[in-house]
Amino acid sequence: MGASKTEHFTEYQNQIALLAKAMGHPARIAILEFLLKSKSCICGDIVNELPLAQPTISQHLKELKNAGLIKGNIEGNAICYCINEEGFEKIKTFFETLTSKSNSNLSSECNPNETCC
Amino acid sequence: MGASKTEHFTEYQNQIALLAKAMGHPARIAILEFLLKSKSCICGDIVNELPLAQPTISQHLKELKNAGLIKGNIEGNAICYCINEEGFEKIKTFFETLTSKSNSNLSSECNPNETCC
DNA sequence: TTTATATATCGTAATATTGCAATATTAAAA
DNA sequence: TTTTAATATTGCAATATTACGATATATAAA
Repeated sequence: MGASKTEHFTEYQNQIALLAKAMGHPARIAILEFLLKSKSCICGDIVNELPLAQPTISQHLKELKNAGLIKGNIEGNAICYCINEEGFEKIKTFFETLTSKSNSNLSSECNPNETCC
Repeated sequence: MGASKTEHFTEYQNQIALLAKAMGHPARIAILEFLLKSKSCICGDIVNELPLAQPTISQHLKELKNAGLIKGNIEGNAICYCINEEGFEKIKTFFETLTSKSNSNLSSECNPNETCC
């Protein structure tokens, strides 16, 4: 098939999966790191920072934008890219919720007769 | 091509991307939520919790296991699955690092003449 | 031993992703 | 207006992902 059965899952599950998927490529992680490191909008030349061809980077930027992880504005001849705090907040909150749930001692609740996980 | 150029990126970037990719599907988010909600190992019947066929779920579980997000042990007739705290810690730390970097006021550092992002 | 139950693997079809060359678009500079 | 520079879009080939039926495997129960 190849297409995810999104209709069977909650809005929330699909939303988080979409954000995670957008981060599921090293080039896109590199882009995010670069934008965060610079602590400002980057108007131009993300292309020179990455070992990929210009159309490929353009595509990755588009995906990050669609997922809501970055923003891009036209600035004359160049495009200004920066982090979209809103998208980051969403996925950050998800992780905080997840990890707060996972802090209990799991193994103590398993069958004590067996070596469980 | 279809294959990511992982050799051009850092270990760290590839690691995070791999974890994020594993979370990039609603079914896998649902599985993680289920394991976290139950606060213990689930020995059997994750299949009944999800609207997908058994082989499909088996495949998703395998991916989560490979990424280091869950653990699985054979318990007689069933398999015990639970959260792998280590993998979660890794991606959680990444987000904490990222978000701590992104808390500065980005727009103030942009060109004040333009509406930048 | 036979049967039932739970999970994994294989094979395969449908679809998505990745990467890039070629080309288009758009605005600044000359 | 023509040229230059930056980014986007298109088209396409290679590969990956998703989903599931059929089947294999392995343990428990009868």
